[in-house]
Amino acid sequence: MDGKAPLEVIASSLRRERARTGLSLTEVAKRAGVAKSTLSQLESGTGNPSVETLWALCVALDIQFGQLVDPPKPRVQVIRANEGPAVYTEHGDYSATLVASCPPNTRRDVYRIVVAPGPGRNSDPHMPGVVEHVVLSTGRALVGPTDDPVELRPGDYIAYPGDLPHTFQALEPGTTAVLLSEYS
Amino acid sequence: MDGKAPLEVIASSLRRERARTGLSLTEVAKRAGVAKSTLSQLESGTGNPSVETLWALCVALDIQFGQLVDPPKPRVQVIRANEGPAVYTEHGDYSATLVASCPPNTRRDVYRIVVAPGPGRNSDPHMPGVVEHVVLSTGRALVGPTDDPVELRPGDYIAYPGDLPHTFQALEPGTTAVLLSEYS
DNA sequence: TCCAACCGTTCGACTTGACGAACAAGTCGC
DNA sequence: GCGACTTGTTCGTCAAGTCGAACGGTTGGA
Repeated sequence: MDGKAPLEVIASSLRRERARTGLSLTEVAKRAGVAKSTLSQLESGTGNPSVETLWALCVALDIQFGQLVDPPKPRVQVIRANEGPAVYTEHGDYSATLVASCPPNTRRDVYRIVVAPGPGRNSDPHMPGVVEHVVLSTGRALVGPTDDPVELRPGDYIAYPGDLPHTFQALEPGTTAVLLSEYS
Repeated sequence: MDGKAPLEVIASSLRRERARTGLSLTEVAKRAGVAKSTLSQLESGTGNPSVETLWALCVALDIQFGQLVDPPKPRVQVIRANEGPAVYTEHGDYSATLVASCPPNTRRDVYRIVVAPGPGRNSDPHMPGVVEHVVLSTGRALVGPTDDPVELRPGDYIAYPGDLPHTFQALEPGTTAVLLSEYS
């Protein structure tokens, strides 16, 4: 949600997505049920489309609604095992290192976590709509909703709602995992 | 992108998000710079807002644009180390198991990959806007753009554009990693 | 060459969304 | 009880988005 004018972003997105499908402006307008004059104006940045118009175009282009406003941007980035911002519990038996932060508008964080055996870490519910994915790298752990955790072994994967109380309890020394925290 | 009417979704989303902030309808309308009558109509499902109006409301409510139309849906899911759809190279020295597929509209896949030492796997460029994240679990590997790969050790993280040629070459037996493929 | 079919743009007419005022209802302090 | 302040709603007016028709431009076949 940057200060960029949404109309220009939508205009370029419409052109880009239409180019991706290889369809003509007339064809897309026909499929979406909107006048081609309207689509022409939108792609040129003129006008302020209504939701129904945009929705029809999204369906015709087979894309997500938010996909029209979020732009892309890539680059190579390396964070070594002992680098990156890390958070620890007071007992030092749990550490989470943020390796892929939100730049700045995506909706997911990737952590590498190291947990020592013990009572485990119980996390309070996060914001609604958060989903957490865990792939166990080494060791053995009890992961998932606090009231119904699952035992994971190396290579195992689990996903669970992050807006419910959940836990991560290591059962062996040297337990590490990759955690993907995904906002809706 | 289901067949649900977007106007109703937006109406309920606006009510929900405004309730989250605890602000009054009048206050939100004032902050967004829209008439409170307009906001009232939108929250009641009447009317077909323009992009600028919605955008102003998103800024006032401090939420993402797509957050108004995409509803939430979580659940617990476990895929064991030997389960899940897997793809192999012809030589069997590379396997990727999809653990978190796109359900069906999110923009990322999570793979657990196992690679044997050898010449490595060179991937052709994917669609534009794809970003790949790798966290090495065990072993040692050369990962990244084909013309400038990076040596990773357990716990190391790398991100690189997926729309450029890239490689994954294991340097030790038993090399495993978690791969997050993210579409823009 | 001519005609037809398509492309995307521009124009006027109609429809509709956004605005502000006036409205009923609820809350606080005197 | 009575103002003065909230809350969210409904109404009429004006501006703006949407539509369909007509436009100039390009391609392809008879």
